[in-house]
Amino acid sequence: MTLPDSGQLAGLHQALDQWFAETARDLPWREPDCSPWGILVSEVMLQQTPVVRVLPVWLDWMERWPTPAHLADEPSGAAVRHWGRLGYPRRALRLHAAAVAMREQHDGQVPDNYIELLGLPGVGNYTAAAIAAFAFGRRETVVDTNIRRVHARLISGSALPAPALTAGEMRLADALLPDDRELSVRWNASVMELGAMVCTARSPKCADCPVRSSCAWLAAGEPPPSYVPKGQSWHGTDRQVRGAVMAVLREAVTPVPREMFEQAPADLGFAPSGVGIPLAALHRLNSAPEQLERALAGLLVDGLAEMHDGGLRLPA
DNA sequence: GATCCGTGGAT
DNA sequence: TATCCAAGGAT
Repeated sequence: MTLPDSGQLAGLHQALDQWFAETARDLPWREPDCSPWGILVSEVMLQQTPVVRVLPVWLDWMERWPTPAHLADEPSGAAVRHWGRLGYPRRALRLHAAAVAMREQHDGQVPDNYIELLGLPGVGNYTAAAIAAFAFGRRETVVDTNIRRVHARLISGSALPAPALTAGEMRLADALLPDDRELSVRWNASVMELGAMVCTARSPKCADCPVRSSCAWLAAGEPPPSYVPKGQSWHGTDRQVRGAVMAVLREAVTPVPREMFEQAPADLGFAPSGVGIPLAALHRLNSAPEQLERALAGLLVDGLAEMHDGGLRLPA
């Protein structure tokens, strides 16, 4: 790996800055009038979730809960319900907890610095830096999966970053970050955008890349990854069962009796209100009783569900 | 540091 | 059809 000298680095900064100005997507959380709260919500929703799926839910949330206090005034189950099918519903729970924390400890405002942001539920290393940079214009070392991949190819000459974030990657990101505060904010956004739109994990569009002439990976002849990413299993897992149960709870207007999860409604002699389809999907999984038990217990422990009147419901 | 935690579009 | 993988965080 060869670090660019200061002149080369300035060239990279300039090239990506221009590329971003010309081609970046118009996303509502990038609008100048978007509130810090809107940016915070977008960052949490975007964790492990593509932009196209986030957009409609984010718009709904902003209309429904325009400030942290609006969300904090609701039961946490409302956040989970309106999270819809974004996935990882714990994020909704933590977003609600973060809203409560902001109301109780930050005068209802989104904290404007990395340290305090990091103290919010569901806000980790990446998200704290991203909010500090994009909502408050701070110079932060933002490192997400896109930025890691761009750095790996452009500077390190490897096809993919290491399986887990390393200290070396953070040092590299520090070294590449423009000294100028405003430029550093745009640099973070543009490297991320490049990774999302051009320097993608599979079949990168190198012909469209504004810095392809500087790319160490291209110069090395596009060597293949040095390891095989291990896939996320899904079928037959507890996660799949949890997901199916959550789909039922999101649709339910009243608590869903326990037996309903184990037995078809028809066999119980009555139909549930509005949960027919997700309930059928759950039953189609035909999971073992102990697996269903684990899933339900896990959801209760995590606070994604609660018992009420002998049934299960989202926290009210 | 390894695991767990959802979902669905793309390939 | 099966696998990949997306603006990670918490434990």
